[in-house]
This record gives sequence, C-alpha cells and structure tokens, in this order.
Amino acid sequence: MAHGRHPRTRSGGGGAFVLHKIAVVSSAYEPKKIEARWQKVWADERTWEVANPGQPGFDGSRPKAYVLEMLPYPSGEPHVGHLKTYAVGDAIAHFRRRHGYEVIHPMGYDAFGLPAENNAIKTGEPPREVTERSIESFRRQFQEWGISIDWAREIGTHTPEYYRWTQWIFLKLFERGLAYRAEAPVQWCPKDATVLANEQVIDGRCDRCGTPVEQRRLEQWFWKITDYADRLLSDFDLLESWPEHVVTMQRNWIGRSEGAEVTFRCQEGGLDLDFPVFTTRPDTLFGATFFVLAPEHPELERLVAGTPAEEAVREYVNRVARESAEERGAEDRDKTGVPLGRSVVNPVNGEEIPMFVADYVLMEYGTGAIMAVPAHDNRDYEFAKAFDLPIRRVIEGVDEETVRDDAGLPYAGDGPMTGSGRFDGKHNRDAYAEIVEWLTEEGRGRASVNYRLRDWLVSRQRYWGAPIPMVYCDECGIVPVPEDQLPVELPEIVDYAPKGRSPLAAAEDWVATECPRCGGPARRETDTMDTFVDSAWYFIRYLDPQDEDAPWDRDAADHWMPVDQYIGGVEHAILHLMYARFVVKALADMDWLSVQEPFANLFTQGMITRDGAKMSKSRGNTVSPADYVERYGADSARTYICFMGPPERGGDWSDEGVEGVNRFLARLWRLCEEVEGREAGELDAGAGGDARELLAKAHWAIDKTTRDFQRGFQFNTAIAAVMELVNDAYRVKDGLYGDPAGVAAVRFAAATASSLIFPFAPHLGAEIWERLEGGRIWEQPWPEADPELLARDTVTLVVQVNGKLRDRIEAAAEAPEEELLALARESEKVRRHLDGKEIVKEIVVPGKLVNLVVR
RNA sequence: GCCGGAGUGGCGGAACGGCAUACGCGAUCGACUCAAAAUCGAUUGCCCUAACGGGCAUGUGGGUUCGACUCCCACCUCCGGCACCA
Repeated sequence: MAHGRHPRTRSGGGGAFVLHKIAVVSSAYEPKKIEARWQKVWADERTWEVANPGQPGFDGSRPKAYVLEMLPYPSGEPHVGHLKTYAVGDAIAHFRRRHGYEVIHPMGYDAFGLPAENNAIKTGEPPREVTERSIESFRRQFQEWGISIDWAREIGTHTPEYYRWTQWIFLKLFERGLAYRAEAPVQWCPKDATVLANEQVIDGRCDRCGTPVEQRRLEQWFWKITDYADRLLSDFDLLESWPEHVVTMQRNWIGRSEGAEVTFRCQEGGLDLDFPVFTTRPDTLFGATFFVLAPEHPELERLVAGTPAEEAVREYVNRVARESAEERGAEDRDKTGVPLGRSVVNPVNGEEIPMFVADYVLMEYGTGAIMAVPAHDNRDYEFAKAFDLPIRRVIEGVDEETVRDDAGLPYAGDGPMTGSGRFDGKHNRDAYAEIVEWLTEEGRGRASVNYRLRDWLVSRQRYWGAPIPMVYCDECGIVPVPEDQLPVELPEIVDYAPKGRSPLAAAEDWVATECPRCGGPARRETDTMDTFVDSAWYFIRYLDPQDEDAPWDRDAADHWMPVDQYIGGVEHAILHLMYARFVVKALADMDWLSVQEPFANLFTQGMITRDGAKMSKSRGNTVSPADYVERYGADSARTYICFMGPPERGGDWSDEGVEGVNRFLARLWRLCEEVEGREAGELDAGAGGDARELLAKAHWAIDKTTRDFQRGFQFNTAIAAVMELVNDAYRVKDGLYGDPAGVAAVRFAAATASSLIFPFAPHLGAEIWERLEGGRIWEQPWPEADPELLARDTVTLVVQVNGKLRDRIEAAAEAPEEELLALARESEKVRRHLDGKEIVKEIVVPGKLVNLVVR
C-alpha cells in the first residue's frame, strides 16, 4: 500500500461527480456560506451529542475522553479569551474523536456573580434578565464559532435546577462538619459591601473593584478546606499532566511549614496564661530574647488591664485596626510595637523575656504569637534593633564571613549551636529533633505543622448567588433546610444595593419561615454563596444535567470522570482549581464520587493582549471576536489564535495576522476548487519527480502535525506544516495537471491539508473533504504517515570544517560512512579550507553531517 | 526577598547537541491589469565584495564538546506568582 491508508483516492465511481462539478466556475472562498452550512448540519444531526451508560446510543466500545474548557462567566459578549480557550479545546476534542475516542464536550455558564448584580444596582434591571440576555449572545456566538459542543448538556449555574444541587452540596458538607459558621477576622470590601475570600484579596485590594479591603470580625460560613491541606498537596501525584508552575503556585498557596508548637507561660500579676507559639526553628529557642503578640490577640486585653501599659497598648491596637491590609503589609515598613510590661518564661531555659505587641505578627497565621529570635530571623532582628533589645547568637556560622560573633547577623543558615546549654556544639539540624522530643516529654511543646491556607469563606452579603440553605431558630439554633425542600429559591426583589447585610434580608416574606425541626418561627440565612462554589462542581453536573432526583447519576459520573483535558486561563491556577479539587475530595470521601482528582490533565493558555497591553474596555483596546468572525469567518479567527504562538504563552493580537491566516485558508480553498474540476488518476507513489515529492510532503505534514499535537499542543507549528504543504502544492501543481497521476497527487495534498486543518478550521476542513473525498471528515480516522514516504532516498549532507558549515552535498540516504567522507573530502569548497592542513579527526553522523577537524 | 517562565531578523515566532532564522506578518521587485485591489511569482539577519566568496550574529561573560539557541556556571533584563507566614 504505497500511498498510505488515507485519504482514499478517487477513482472509478466518483467520476460522474467530478464531471458534474467541472462546469462550475471557480468561486471565491466564502466562509459565511460554508460555515452556516456545516453549523446547520451539526445542529440538525446533533453530531456532538454523546449518550451516558445505559442510554440508547451509548458506545461503550470506545475509550472515553472528557474535554472541558473553563465555563465562561456570561457578561456582555464573549471576548477573544473565550475564543482562544474554546479554539484550543475544540482542536483537542476533534483530535481525540478522530483517534477513536468517545468525546464528551459540554459547556455552560457561570451565571451568578457581582457584575450582573452591580449592573442591577445601577440600572434596576434584574440580574436574571441581563444574565440571560448575555447567555443568549454567548450561545449564538459559540455556535457561530462552530465549537463542537454537546448542547444537550448545557447548564446555567443560576437556574434553580442547578443551584438546588449546589445547596445540596452545602448540606452534605454541613452534615460532615466541613461547613461551619464562625466569627472570624474577615476581609471586607467597603465598595462591594461584602466579605471576600482571602484568595480574592490581591495586594490588599478587592479582586473585583480594586478598593483597599478592611478587616472586620464577622460571623460567616466557612468550608473546611484546611482539613484537606495535606491531601491537596500529596495528590498532585495523582495528576497526569499539570503545568509545573500551577502546581508550584498551589503549593505556595497552601504553604505547609513543619515546625513545633512551644508553650511560653506568663505567671505575673496573678495571671497564669499559656502562650503557644509556632516556630519552624525550635533549634533557635535558646536565642529567644523577647516575645510578640499580634494586635488582634484575644489575651492582650487581660494582660494589660489596669497596668501602666494599658493606655499605650490600646492606642497602638486601635491605630493598627484602622490600617488597611495593604498599608500593614507594605514592604519597607519600619517595625513598630509597644511593650506590654509583662514577660513570659522560655521553657527551655527558664528565662523571663519581655512581651510586646507588634503588627508584624499576624493573628491569622500560627497562634498569633511568636518567640522572637533576633539573631536568626530578619524581622525579629529589625525589631530588636529598633527597640534596642538583646540579640543572642545561638548558631555559629560555618565560614569566615559568618563565624564571628556579631557579624553576619541575622544568620539564617546552619551551623554548630552555642549558648544553648546541653545542645552546645551540636549541629543545629541534629539538635532540632532532640529539642522537639525534649519539649514533648516535658509537656511544653510538640511537633506541629502549619499552613498558610485558611478555611474557605463561602458566604457573601449579596443578592445574585445561590442562597445558603440554612435557617435560624431561636429554639433549635442553626438548622439545615431538609433536602426535600430544596431548592431554597432566590426571591425576586427590587432593591439590590448592598447595605452591609445581604439585600435578601429585605425580603421579609422570604426570610420569615418555619423551623424545619420544631415548626416554630425561624429566619432564613440571607447570605448567598461565593460563585466559586457554583463552579467547583459544574463539571459533574454536565454528566447528567437534567437529573431531577440527584445531582448526578453515579454510573455516568464514574464513566466520564475525571476530566481528561481541562483548558483555561492561568488566572484560575489557585482559586477555582483548588476549590474544585477540594469539593471533589470531600464528595469522594462521602462516597458520592469515585475519583480523588477532578482534572487529570490541565492546559493553561496564555492571555491575548492588544498593543502589548491587557485588553480592557477602559483602555479601549478590546478585540470583538464577532467583528472578525463577520469579516473573515470563524475558521480564520480560530486558526489565527492557534497560529499566533504556542498557546500556553500569551500573544499580541494583530489584524494583519488574521488576514494572513485568512489568506492561507483561501489559498487552500482555491486549490480545492482547482483540483476538484480535474480528472484524477490513481495515486502513484512509485512515480518520481514532483508528484512523488508532493506526496512525501503530505506525509511529512501528517507526521509533523500529529507529533505537534501530542507534544503539548504545539498548534502554531502544526498549522505552519499545513501551510508548507499548501505552498508546495502551489509550487508544483501547474506542472502536475498534465497527467492524471499528477492531478491525483495534488488532490491528495489538498485533501490531506483539509483533514489536518480540520481541528482548527472545522468548516473549511469539512467542506473541502466532502468535495474531494466525499463523506464526513470528523468520521475519518486521523491520518497516519506512511513511513516509506517519510523516508528520503537522498539527503543533504552537511559538511563542516572545524564545526563551520562549508558545503552541502546531495548523497544517497543509505551511503556508508566511507562514502560520505570521500564525498566531503572531494568537495571543492571543503578543500579550500583543508589546504595545507592536517585532518586530525573525522566525525560522521550518517545521513546528516560530516565534520572534518583540521589543524 | 523567595518561587516560576522568558530573552533569537523590522515584528509574531521555528529549530531530538549537528544546515540558526521554518511558517506568518511587514517591506522591495516582477507578472496579470488601462489602473488599482485581489491573486501568482521572486527577494528579504547584519557587514565586506562588482562577483566568487568571506566575516559576524540566538541578552552578557565564562565552561563542556569535533560541534552549543540547545548542556553547565556566573551575571543582566523583562514577565508572572507569592511575600512581615514566624
């Protein structure tokens, strides 16, 4: 089978079709017509719909592939970021389908959220209406882009049919003790008048509106993601392929530190208080010279009540409270603090060390108190310098620079211990475990692990979200809404403006309810859930989107999960992806799911910029996909996005670039038109000359695109390979039209190009394939390159002298080393550089290169 | 400060340790046209040369190697993330 398996050559029966078409005058590439036609076919035939196990049409014989893009937030119209995500994802989906996979490729809308609500506050228009209008627009445009979505599985997270199950998940977590209500210092955005998750505070500012956030103590709902900190770390091992930097970002975010908890005691003035501290450096305990509490520390009040320090401490605490997180966290900030006039006892040596309050100690991390070791910690050192406190070195340096007593401080390195009683002389690393052991025996401490990760604050004082299914009863306290009363529907209201409490609180009829437990009067929870909750499980709902009796069918979930390829923006590297991982683990622990990780493979695409800057309405540099689809067609826009550069990197949008790709597609189109009207003979791989060369080039392109797909979605070079194939066809086509075998070669090139470009330009690919080969390209297996045609008879032998290129010689591919060397030495160009010199070494890389080393 | 990623023509970008600059954009020239657009074709890293040729170029400086964009060491710049996390 000299010409490979695919595409089929046209001969015999197809002739009539060809003759019929011959009369048609070559027409221009009209993407609009072609695209509308195929979109109708896909919609009418429900081409991309797949069935669940047990349903009619389910094909269990093929391996499954779940290809998923991060669902869009429907605000206004889709932008180029959406187009990129789905252009990349769709290419992957098509590629998998043509490799025999049953591909599930659903989409939906992350429809709850602040922008719709803020708009409602401004215009009075209900969020549901703007949101649904936007969804209309997304749906229409996605269809115009020709993305191969299974539309039967479409969902919106704002529908009661969906959020009913979001509420169900809340109840399940509550039952398991993973959802709890607590008063806690929280991040408060004064502009949006809501609390924020820690993850939504960027540089001390609200992630959404940029307003500096304030700290408040409020009762809020939390989800206990910290219970999963260790598994969220260790289960990275279960993932197949995630970008290293995303894993690193999550690792840093979870921020696991090993150390010890050590208890310092204050026994002054009739007080008898224990102050545990967390330290990663128990080996420096003997160097502690003072002790610091966070300004929010709950025992501060008692420590200074009625003492001379009371006034100053209170003043300091109040001042800190007024500061924004941003001010407090500022980089080159001078250390401030106030002495408490109290002291604690260092458990390792019985020393009394003075206590301070200082804002460099954070209540949120560790215990809100620290032992300060100025000799070995930069921050403690600065504080000690500012307050003229003793600095005691307990770890010696190991080199000239650091060994001297007061030079090189603070010293964070390792070395032998000093001034540490019976541990003197030991290396600090060895002493570490001994000290912890000793503390444990004495009951003064223990090994401990701390995380930067905080529990997930899920309640929001906003309207446009899923109501939290909880009820407050004076008799029974907090009572969950029974499952059979779900959904707790979001009521219609008129005033959406936040007033520091949820706008829902004003819907008195709705708030007033019966206690599900005692039947007495009760009030509904008026907070709604963070929208990240909605998107933490949507990928499971897609698997069984219409189920009214359960969030999903277990068989369907077991069949399709996990997501085999997840595609989205790197901006979700921490929040969304970690929340989804947590929710899936929690559900798996309750035996509602069988997988531990939702996303086996993750691909994060880079952001498209315009004129080097992030696109934004205020900057006026946005690119509207609709405009480009209108002007050049969806195929051009999609293919251009994949051609801009490696998709994991960003790229700058260029109108000329889209035109270039459009030109290429039109060129392919014209090639098809031209060859379609010519009588083709049998493909003849045995023939020589241009026909053979073109055939070989087509197989090279098959091989190249296939490898580029598999090597981390190198779409830019894959598309470049198809361009090369088309260019080569243009170069030789006129000479080949003379004989039927030549026409067949050009036809093969055109059909192959259409097959290979199909994942990026599905409409044009489908159209050309149908015209040249008949049938549906998406039902064709991905082509395989014929190794015989990949192999070359002759190769260009590169000849170097001392590593410098001196000549290129055509040589037989099979030629032995001796022959290649002889050829190289005979070359006139080479000899010029050998003149009068002695060849000391000859390197031969068969089929490639000869390097002559001379002296 | 710590952790990632990246520095290659005028621009976006290619290159298992072996032909640097594929492909595209832009530019120049030519064909077609009365003309323009579209299209087709050619040229296009820099320097020297009339030409044949030669020299220099992948952020900088070293190293390994017959041979380095690629590997190693040091540094510079840009981008992203985290950051008073004990």
